[in-house]
Amino acid sequence: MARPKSEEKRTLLLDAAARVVSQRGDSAPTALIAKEAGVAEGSLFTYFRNKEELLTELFGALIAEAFASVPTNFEARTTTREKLLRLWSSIVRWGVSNPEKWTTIRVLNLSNLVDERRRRDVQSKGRQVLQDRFGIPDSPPGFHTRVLSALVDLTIDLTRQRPKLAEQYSAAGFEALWRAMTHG
Amino acid sequence: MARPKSEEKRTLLLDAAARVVSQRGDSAPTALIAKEAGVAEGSLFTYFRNKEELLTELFGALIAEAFASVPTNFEARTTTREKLLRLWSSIVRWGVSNPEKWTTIRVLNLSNLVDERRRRDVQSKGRQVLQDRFGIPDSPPGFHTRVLSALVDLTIDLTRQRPKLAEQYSAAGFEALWRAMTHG
Amino acid sequence: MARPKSEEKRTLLLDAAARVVSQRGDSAPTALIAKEAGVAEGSLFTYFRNKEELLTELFGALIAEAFASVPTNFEARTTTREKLLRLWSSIVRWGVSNPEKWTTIRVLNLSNLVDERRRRDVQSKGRQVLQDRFGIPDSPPGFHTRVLSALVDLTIDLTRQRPKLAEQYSAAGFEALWRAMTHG
Amino acid sequence: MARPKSEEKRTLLLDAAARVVSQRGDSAPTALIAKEAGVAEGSLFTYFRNKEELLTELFGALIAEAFASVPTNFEARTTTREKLLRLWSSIVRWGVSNPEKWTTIRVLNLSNLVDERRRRDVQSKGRQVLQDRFGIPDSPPGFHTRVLSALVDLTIDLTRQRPKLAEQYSAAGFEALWRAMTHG
DNA sequence: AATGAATGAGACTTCATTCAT
DNA sequence: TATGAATGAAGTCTCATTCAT
Repeated sequence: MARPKSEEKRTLLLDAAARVVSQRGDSAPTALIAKEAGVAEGSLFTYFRNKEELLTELFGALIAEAFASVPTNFEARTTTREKLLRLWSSIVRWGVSNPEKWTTIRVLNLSNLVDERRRRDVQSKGRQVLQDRFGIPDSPPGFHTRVLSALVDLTIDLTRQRPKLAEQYSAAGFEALWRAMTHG
Repeated sequence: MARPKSEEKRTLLLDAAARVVSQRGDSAPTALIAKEAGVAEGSLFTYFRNKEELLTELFGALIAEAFASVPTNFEARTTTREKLLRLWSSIVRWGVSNPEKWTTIRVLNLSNLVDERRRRDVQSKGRQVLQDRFGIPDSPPGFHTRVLSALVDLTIDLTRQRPKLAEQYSAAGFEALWRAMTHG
Repeated sequence: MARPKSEEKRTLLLDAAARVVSQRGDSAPTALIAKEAGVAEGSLFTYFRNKEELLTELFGALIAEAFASVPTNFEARTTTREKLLRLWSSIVRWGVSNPEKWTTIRVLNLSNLVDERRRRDVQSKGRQVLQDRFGIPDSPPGFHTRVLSALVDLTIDLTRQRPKLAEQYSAAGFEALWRAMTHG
Repeated sequence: MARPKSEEKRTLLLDAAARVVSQRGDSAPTALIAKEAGVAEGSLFTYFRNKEELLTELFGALIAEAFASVPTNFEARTTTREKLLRLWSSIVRWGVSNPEKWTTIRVLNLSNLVDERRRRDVQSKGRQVLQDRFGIPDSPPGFHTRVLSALVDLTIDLTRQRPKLAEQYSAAGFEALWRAMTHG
């Protein structure tokens, strides 16, 4: 992990990448990303071996950021529903206030340029959190994480299309989530 | 009157595009698509003005195909749940048995190369069907269609990862859908 | 000279070519020319072996047309100046009233797609006419024809830029021609 | 600061372009130009945004070069005719000794790929010089510049066809010019 | 003879990556 | 380490010409 000097420049590049990818997709030119970051074209490649690595790192970083403010410690007798609601609100709020980053996550989630392993890691980590911290059993496998991320996704997207209905979308989304998770 | 522009070749091209895009994303080379269709590079452009038109048409065609076998006429006293289940099964079945096409739909749904209007048309048509044929009110706007397509998507995806759990995924998915749509 | 059937279609094609080339240069697509002529793409090649032949023929035809109405028989004691003036007026008038055709002549005059021999033929024929009918000696060789065509060209061009000054340009042009031809 | 964008390479490209365009017209492939300049295909586009810019710059550069050695300062009592003769000789000499460049000027003068504004700029600058430095009034507008360039053009062209008559052509050309400019 | 679909060479341009400075 | 010019493979699209109908 012998990182090159400026951690700041790395961050600048990731930020720029998020912005540019949200608008031009995963075919956004590295040159443009570098420029947007105020960094030389070639420098990008001292921070990331190649475009794939850049996008893979970006994917990880964005997911991490989206989940950074999710509360994970709760008072003993917080109900599951309450916990889930806090999780839900936290992510939706992040997505709505970081539209470009959210779009980029969506794009990278389907991109061939993001390392498949990394994508799997993220998912399996998500499952674990859901199970350990929120008490949602992973059954059938992967289902609940996927439902969560799908509902979050569509809620954010719809909210961006009609910001005035934010509350309604969020409520409907959460209700759907809650019911999906407590079925049977 | 010379050779008529064969409808068959158009279909060949569209099929090839679906296959190639599922693996290489929307940056799949037109040359490869043409080759895969057994057609000269240039011929592609006698059927589609440019790549954008090709992908836009492909998107429309795939959506149409996915919904082609959805039942829309029901006996008078079929319950809403029963109707929805038939809808659900039909689409999920299609997606599972046409994995490449399904993947392509997902890709095109985010692609900058698909005409935005077409995408909107498809969505609004979906809403109408849900409302008129299945009695699902469009409230909050767009929500139910999106939930449907999100759940279908994830169900198909998970099923492909673990085909043996197909039944469980489909059941869980449908249950989630049903609950989401009948909340409140 | 076993010409294909419709002499009319051939003319249609030449006319269309003149129009199209005036706007798109010698790289104008044959398909566009055909379309403009109301003829099928492929039919063009039953009238002209290839694009080169089409443009070469077009060049010849336009030159012929430009000179078609030039008076060549004069009363016995018409002065040389008078004769020249009639020549001059005739061509300039044609050029001004056939702007597209004139532009096309200019383009083809420099085009690699016009057979060099044809171009030479045209010039040498011009020289002969000047010498035989107008009594202008060809000395130094080629000079007078070239001066004539250059002055006609620029007169027409300037006139098209400022139609109101037509008279002045024509007068100045002819005066220059006359003096150039009677020097020494 | 990495390699500076070498002025030399730019010149190499321009020179190569002049050569190639003189032979293949404005449809000369950029790839060929690059190759001829000893540069990679892509490099051309670090010096010129696209082919249009390349050809427009080339046009400007060639005109500048053609006029570079034209004398503009004269002793007080140099006659107008003497001044004009020096102008004439200078340009004709340049054209005869740079045949490819001259041809290229002719081609670009009609090319759709040269920015129209640039072409106008060149012309209007020409008029000004003629008026200010050589005392030739611009009346009727544009006429004298056009006569000059037309006569230069044909003189060079004829000289190239029969180099032995260089003197005669130049003399005849200049005489025509002089008379055209001092008429009436 | 007429049509226009089919072909594939080739045009312009972009871009990830390398490397001289 | 930083820079950005250099590279050439690869991409989309055009077009003269052929040929099945």
